[in-house]
Amino acid sequence: MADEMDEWLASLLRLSDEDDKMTDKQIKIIQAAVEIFAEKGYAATSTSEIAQKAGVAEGTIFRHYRTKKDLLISIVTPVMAKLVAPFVLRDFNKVLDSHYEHFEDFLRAVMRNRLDFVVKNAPIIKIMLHEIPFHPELQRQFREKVFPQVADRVVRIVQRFQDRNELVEMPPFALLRMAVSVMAGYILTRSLILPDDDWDDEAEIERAVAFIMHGLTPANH
Amino acid sequence: MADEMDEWLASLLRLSDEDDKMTDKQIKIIQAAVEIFAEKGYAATSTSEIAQKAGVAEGTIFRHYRTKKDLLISIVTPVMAKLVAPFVLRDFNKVLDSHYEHFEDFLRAVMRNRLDFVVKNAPIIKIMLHEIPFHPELQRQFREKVFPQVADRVVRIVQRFQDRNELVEMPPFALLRMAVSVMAGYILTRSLILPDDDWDDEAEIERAVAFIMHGLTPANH
Amino acid sequence: MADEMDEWLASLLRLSDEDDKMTDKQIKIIQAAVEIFAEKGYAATSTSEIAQKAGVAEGTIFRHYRTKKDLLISIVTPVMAKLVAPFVLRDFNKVLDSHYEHFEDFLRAVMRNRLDFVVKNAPIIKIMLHEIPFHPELQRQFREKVFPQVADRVVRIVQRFQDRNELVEMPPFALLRMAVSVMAGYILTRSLILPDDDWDDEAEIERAVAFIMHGLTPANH
Amino acid sequence: MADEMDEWLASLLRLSDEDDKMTDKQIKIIQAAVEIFAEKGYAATSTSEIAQKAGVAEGTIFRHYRTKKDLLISIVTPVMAKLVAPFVLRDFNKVLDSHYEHFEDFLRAVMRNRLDFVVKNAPIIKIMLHEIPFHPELQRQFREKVFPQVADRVVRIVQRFQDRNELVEMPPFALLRMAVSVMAGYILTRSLILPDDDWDDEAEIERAVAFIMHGLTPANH
DNA sequence: AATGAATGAGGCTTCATTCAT
DNA sequence: CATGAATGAAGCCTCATTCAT
Repeated sequence: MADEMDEWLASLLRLSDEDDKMTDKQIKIIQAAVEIFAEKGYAATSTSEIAQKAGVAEGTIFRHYRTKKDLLISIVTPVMAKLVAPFVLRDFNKVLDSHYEHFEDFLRAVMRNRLDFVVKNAPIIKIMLHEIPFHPELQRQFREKVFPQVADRVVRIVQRFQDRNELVEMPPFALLRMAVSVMAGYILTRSLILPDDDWDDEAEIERAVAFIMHGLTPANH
Repeated sequence: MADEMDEWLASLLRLSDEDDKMTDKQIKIIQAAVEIFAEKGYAATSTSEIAQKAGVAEGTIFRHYRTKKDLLISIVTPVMAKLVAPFVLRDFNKVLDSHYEHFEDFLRAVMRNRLDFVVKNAPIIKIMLHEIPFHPELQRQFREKVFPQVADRVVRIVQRFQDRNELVEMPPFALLRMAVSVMAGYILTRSLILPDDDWDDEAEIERAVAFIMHGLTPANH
Repeated sequence: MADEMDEWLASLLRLSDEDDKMTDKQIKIIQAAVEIFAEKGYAATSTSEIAQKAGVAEGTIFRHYRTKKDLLISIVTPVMAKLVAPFVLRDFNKVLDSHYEHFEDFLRAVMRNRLDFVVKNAPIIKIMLHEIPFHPELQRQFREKVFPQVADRVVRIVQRFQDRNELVEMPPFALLRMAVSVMAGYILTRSLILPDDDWDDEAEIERAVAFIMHGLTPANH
Repeated sequence: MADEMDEWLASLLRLSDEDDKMTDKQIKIIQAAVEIFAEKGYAATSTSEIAQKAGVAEGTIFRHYRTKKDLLISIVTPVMAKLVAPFVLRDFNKVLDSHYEHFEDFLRAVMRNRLDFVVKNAPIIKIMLHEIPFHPELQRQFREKVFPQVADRVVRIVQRFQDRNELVEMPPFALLRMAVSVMAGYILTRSLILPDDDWDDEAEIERAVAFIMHGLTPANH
């Protein structure tokens, strides 16, 4: 347990320096694996294919990652960490208090930030979404490390705005689910489903925020 | 092409009589495959495992489905057809006109109906979502048969309500994406992600519809 | 446990009909494996080599034996059973009483019989001797099934002859160890170590029995 | 050939100074290899495992021993040499003449001495017994260097005692085989097969010598 | 002398598919 | 129609050995 937590924290702290301490070949292995896992899925990807694309011998993969699944986890774990990163900054609440006067400012900031993150890590996000259901180890990471970290903090924010009567009364989780659905609906469509379409991110973000805040009923209705 | 289209139409027409013309063994094969594909993913499932769970010999699978991929497609294709079914009923527009005075009535009806459908076909929906990205054949079906059939029709409905000033002005696709995100967010959470939680479907549907129509801003704000 | 015992008994009962119920290919696999295991040792033998010598596809081996170790155990287990067979015949004691008036008659009979058996199964005996130290499963079989079955019975015989003052007083186990050493020394030399030398089995058996009974001191000394 | 012979002689001459001229790492490699070879067998042992247990890098093993088989031979060769050592002392015959009035004195001395040696070198003896059948190089060493050296000398001793009518007339080799079987039967049981049992070596040696000399027939029979 | 990353051949095993029964 | 033994390609992984540092 302690070890796992350490590793987890380590990967969090290593947020800035990507590919830290990785050998040249290791980086090429990861890059190749990400590319092919995203394209064909983990189970349908062979280690020999990864080796070939990475330009290394197949045995080299197993010097760095004990098993193929280890390789998968080494790819997904860091982006899970980065997924929660903005929410676990030490002075997250302070930042919030000072920065976001209204809930929609918060929404806008989060959506912008996470859209940027997903676009930059689209292939790994795709891998993560596809493989979490099939790998208990990844589920555990998500259930224990990602979800509570984010949910707890955001629920508190929602409640604060509900107390100020800026948001409707409703179980915070339901409220969040709907707001997140809207944002995720755009982020995933734009980065994973139809990445080749032309998108006006700023306009869409504004639209999403407005929709979340005011719904589809026209003002003069 | 003609053949495929025929098959597609056939599966559409076969909507009512499930498992029509299927031998007993064939049904057991499909049932076993659905169960294991959903649990472990298509690529990680072996035909021998399916045969074992279905209680048939390995060879029997290949008597009915030429390849393992054929089996997958035979599973996913009919639910794709049923996914669009309510939108391609011959007198869809008439039904709409007569039944739904307001957009939110339409939303409610669709959400109730599709939630019911997804809950009943959860494993196959899960398979579909996971495998579409990796199988061009399934992508084609979705892109050519499912999406346009539904989108065209629903866009027209949205436009009608926009003309009546019941819905805000906005590109119908964006409007739809957001509304669908909210509904899908609930439907998938409830049926695939956390199916074991207790859910009050009616309440959640009302909440979702209200959210879509009026957003999160309180009335007295 | 019950299963294992059943299997064990089954292999005992199957003593007469060798290769019972085995397919043609299965027999060829076993024959090839015995030959190569004996020649190069289990660990240094590859399954592809076995397949080649057996004239089957490598996959065929694994249809019949789940693992390479299973194959080894399937080879060694039956000869372990046959090793004890003469000692666990239902009316072993009766046979003894009626047949062998003197201990040396018993020795002669056993040595003749087991020499014959080892000569006929030399390669598997060699495999067994080499692999028992490295495979706990085989050790267990020997310790639980072979050794006690034989030792208990033979100790009783020794004691009977000691009671009649036909054998010196001495812990039966020590007495047995020495007598067995002499017999095994010949049997193994003759069948495994120098099988190509010319051996006069009858003369050597007589010599061994005389040695065991009277030692090396000349009568007139 | 010359080289090999030199090496052989060298290892013989090096009898007294164990691990002579070996670097610290070399000693640790040999120790680790002996331990693991004895435990799992040569073929089932990996060089990486040896390196790890020895606390050296994998490459270091190959700096000292060109191949894994070289390592095996470097381990087995010296104990083969020591196995014959007592029989090739320069004044072996003189020693014999002066020391052992009776054959049983000789037996006792040899058995005591070799038991001691085997107990002290049990793991290597085990390796030797297991690997000789699979490595022509080791067979050659045994057949050419060990066996004749010992056999020739001991046969002469036996003949001397036969001439004195202290031993029965019989081909010296057969006589030796039986005597050696009894001694080896104890030595191997005590040191390799059941080393954890309690053994009274002196009593067992006496018993073995008495058995060899007088057999199992009671004096008063 | 020592290291350990890199190699690629080869090991065991699984798998989708075929075919004689 | 159904079976299941047989196949051999391919998958994941290990290993002895090499070589630049």
